Amino acid sequence: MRASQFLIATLKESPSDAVVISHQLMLRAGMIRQLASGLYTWLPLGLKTLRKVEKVVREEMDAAGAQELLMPAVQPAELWQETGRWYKYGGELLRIKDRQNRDFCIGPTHEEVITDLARNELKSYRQLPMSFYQIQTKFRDETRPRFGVMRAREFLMKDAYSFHINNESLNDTYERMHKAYCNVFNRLGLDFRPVAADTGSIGGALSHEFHVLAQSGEDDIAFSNGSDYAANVELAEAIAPTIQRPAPNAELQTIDTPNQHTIEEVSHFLNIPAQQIVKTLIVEGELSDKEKDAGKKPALIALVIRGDHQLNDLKAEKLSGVASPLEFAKEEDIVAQLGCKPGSIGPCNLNIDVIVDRSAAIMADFVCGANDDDKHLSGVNWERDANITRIEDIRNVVEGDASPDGKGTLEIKRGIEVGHIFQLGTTYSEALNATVLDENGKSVVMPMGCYGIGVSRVVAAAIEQNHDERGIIWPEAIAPFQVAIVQIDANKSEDVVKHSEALYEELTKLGVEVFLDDRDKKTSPGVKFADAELMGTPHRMVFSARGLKNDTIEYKARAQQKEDAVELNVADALTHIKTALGIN
RNA sequence: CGGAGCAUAGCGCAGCCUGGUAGCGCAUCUGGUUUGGGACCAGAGGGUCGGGAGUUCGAAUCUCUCUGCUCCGACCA
Repeated sequence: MRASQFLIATLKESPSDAVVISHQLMLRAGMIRQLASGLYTWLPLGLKTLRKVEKVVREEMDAAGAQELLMPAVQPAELWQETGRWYKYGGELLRIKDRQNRDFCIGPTHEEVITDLARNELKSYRQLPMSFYQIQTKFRDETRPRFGVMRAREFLMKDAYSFHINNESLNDTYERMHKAYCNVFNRLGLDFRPVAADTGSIGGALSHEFHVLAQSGEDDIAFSNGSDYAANVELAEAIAPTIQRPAPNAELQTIDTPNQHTIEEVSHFLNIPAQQIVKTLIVEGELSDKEKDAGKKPALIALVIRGDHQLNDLKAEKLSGVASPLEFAKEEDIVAQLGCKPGSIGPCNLNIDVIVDRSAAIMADFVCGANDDDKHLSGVNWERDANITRIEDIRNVVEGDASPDGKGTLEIKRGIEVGHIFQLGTTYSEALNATVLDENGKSVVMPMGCYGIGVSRVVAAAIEQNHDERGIIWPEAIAPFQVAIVQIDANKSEDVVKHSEALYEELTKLGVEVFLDDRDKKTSPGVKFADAELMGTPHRMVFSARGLKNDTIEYKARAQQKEDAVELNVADALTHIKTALGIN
């Protein structure tokens, strides 16, 4: 591609509303432009990278035995009503009506459509297992789109679905997909980790997320330093402490703590560490639909964790008796039932269920709210002063916790979720009655797997992981251009044109994608260098009048420092770049 | 959905408080000089100051309202 014929939309300054580096650089390099909140145009440069990610994904999906198809983005409401998700999915599902006033949605995912296809087309266990995938635009009306294409409303996703005669077969395909995902992210040159994950609202049994490690990630991942255990923090179990609860030592005392409500305030006020304080959170109990319809108020439940720990909502809402999704009790209900405001609550003398975290349950002589405004208790001990209804794991793991597999301790890093695989089981196939006949002629509901990769998000994640102060440093596999050939003084030296064009022709013939910067003399060398670096082209060859006087050109890899550029004889240029590209 | 902020030329911003008819840098166009790290000189084009309503002799500026975008939080297969 010649620069003179290509849309170079680089920006010197970064638009003020871009806060993460990938968003800034994608705008600055001229890869994307925003149309509206969460909606982006992919410019020619950006699209080249997007297509390359697609290519890798496609090749690995094909290799894993999945067949590509393409489903509609617009889907009829009836299918979603059949699975119930029309009512459960919430505002993220963009619902539209056609001119006949029929309901449709813009697909945020395609379980319904693919399962509908499978129930119509798959008849026999002999056809199974079978996997399908597509690379397609999805729409999710995110409450808060942000970070450019990292969390856009419209985005490109590879979604795959597998159908099986039994769970063993599902397991096999799941493992195969797991492997295929590792291949994809390895080929893309990304530092990633597969981690055990929650199945979320999609349902199902087993699930792994694939995270690209980056500070700007929105998820916390827990890793063991003693094994390959890795899990999303929301899922990672905080295992029971091995130490016994110490015997009570202190007397129960009431302390005035005027206006000290948060753990931090109380800790500071009393000059004791947060680990010695207990945090009591009041949540709502579960109600049946009938009770809700009857207008019944939910019971209150106390959740108790150590002051320096954080409640894990997901763990809490899975407990029997606790409302799911988790709802914190309203202040007026707390005052009415417990006689004090939040901020002074503690587990002593409570007439509601008290669910205590494992770590909080081994505390002794601790401090907690007195259930009396602006008062706390010290020297509190379980059983002697406060009852425990149940002990459960309800907190987020923290760095230094023992690994749930018993090997090593946990570290926590930030990750960007770029892939997610699920064993769905029969959640959808049952709702849509997707069955085949087994070898006995009996009808069997097919267990399913589903496997997603956020293709457009991968592009942003790759930049988060590969950039410097000058711009993007593309991994070879997804660079929009592999080589940048920069002409300097082309108007002065015919040799510059002659030699650079010759190399351009040669490389193009070899199938190498070259960006030939043939912009006229108004474009100074500095501009050409800056653009090549901003756009992240892995290899750069500079043809200048100065160099060619000595029959040399310059080669520099994007990842190297400026000083590391090497001078090459013109005659060696092709061989050198071929070696750098790994071409024979 | 709760809280906050912003909206002035393609991009980044100033002007607003204290009302008098819009400016800077970059980018663009023309001419010239330059050419190994985002050049220089001279000139030029480009803005219903997000929309509407109001106050006023007069509104980018004050008031109301709508819309859009962003940030924090909640949410997130």
